[in-house]
Amino acid sequence: MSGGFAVAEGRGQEFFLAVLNKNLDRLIYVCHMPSMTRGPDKQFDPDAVLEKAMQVFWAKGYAATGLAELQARMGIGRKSLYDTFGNKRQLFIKALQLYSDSVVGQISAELDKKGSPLGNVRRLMRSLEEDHSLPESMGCLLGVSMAQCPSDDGEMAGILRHHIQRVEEAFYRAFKRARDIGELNRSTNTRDLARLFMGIAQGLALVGRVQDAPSVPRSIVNAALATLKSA
Amino acid sequence: MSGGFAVAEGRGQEFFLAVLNKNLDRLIYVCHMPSMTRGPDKQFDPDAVLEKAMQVFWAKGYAATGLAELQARMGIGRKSLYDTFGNKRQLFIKALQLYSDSVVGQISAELDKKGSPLGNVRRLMRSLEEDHSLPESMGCLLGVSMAQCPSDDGEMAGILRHHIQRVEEAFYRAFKRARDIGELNRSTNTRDLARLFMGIAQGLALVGRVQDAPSVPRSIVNAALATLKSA
DNA sequence: TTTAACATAGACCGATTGGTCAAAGAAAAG
DNA sequence: CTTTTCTTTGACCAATCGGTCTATGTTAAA
Repeated sequence: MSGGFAVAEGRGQEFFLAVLNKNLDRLIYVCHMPSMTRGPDKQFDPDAVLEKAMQVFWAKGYAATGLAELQARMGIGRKSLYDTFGNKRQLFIKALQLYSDSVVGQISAELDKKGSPLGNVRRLMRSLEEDHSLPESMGCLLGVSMAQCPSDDGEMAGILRHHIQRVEEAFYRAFKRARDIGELNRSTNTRDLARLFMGIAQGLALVGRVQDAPSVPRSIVNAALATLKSA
Repeated sequence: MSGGFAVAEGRGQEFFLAVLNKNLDRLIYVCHMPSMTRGPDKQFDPDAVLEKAMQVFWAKGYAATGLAELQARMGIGRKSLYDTFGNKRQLFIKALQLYSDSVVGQISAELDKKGSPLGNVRRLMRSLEEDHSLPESMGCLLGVSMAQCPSDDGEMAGILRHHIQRVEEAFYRAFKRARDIGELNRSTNTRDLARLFMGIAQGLALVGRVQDAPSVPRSIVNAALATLKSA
């Protein structure tokens, strides 16, 4: 026996059986294997189930969340979980991306609205204030994860950095437009300002996770918006 | 047998043997028991060892830190650890308090210096910027813990809230003084401003934990300090 | 109806978790 | 010396961890 083989799999699809040499660098034979039958469909919606997983990670953090709890809240068996999402880490990363896309989408939608860009910023910040004033506020999943990301995990850190950057960019577009139309001073450094507001939003979410009274989030947003009046 | 008893223990001290009635609400007899001998002292410094534990929790978070790693980094046996600190949770809480006292002490010392209060704020913020621009920055242990605190843990949430409040108060004293001596506008809401800067500091620490380039912390502090020029 | 391809539920795995305990050693008073 | 008190070491515990796998069920093409 001097060969190996590899298959390209797929759900309900045809696939190939490939025979390789023993160094795995030469294709010796390829056999097309059309799939004749198929099994039943999944009994759950992967997106809906991922959303549930996201909430558990959000509330408890990555390390403190066990497979048993994930299974229970997602309402699926363990085999299904691993077949669909790979493993706990990959499930977490998919949850991070789901959350990031959703949050960045909402923030961008608000900030990119027509009309006064500073008005959009004010509306967004008041909305964030409201969210993080609720007693059940859990902060921001990405922020929570930044706090837990092991320093040697480059992939995860990359996702978190990317999220930060997208939020910064959304603020930047708004502030740039505000400067262009005269809502901000010509001398304002819009890049710095965008990063500041991104940082404030993260701090707000973090504080809101612990704070019970709404006065602190309220103050933070008050003061943050006050700085725009004279910028 | 109609009585119970209780002893008040102490290291190398005399103690008392108290005989109580069966409802434990009446003292029947008290016997003074002077201690005659004593054993060896601890072979480690509890404070130094607690500092080590704090660093592990800081780097990895509460849930992801195991007893084995704590033991290794603290350099003591498991029994010693439990005898000295109670259990993992209590060890963590003691580490939180150690960290909080240290950080609040440093911040207050800087902000309460004589001279220009806004100058103190600028110096502090630049110093925070420098800290959180280092590639090995781990953010703020209290911030990291806010992100991991289970929502049902009231005691831990209380410690975190108290920390936030102490930082806010340090900023408040500085801004109040700044307003009194005319460095800030009379119309400035110093309470809001103090809370904003507390929030910015937390956000800065969080972002610094993930960010590798120093440009983002730099921008955040630039913009934060710029707001003071016209407040 | 047969059969291959899927999904499901849950038993099972070694490793690790936080936590306890017994045995041995060290220090100091008598 | 002996005795008592205290520390230390490391074995040990049940429970849980993330992950795998087998047995069973279900679907739809042949």
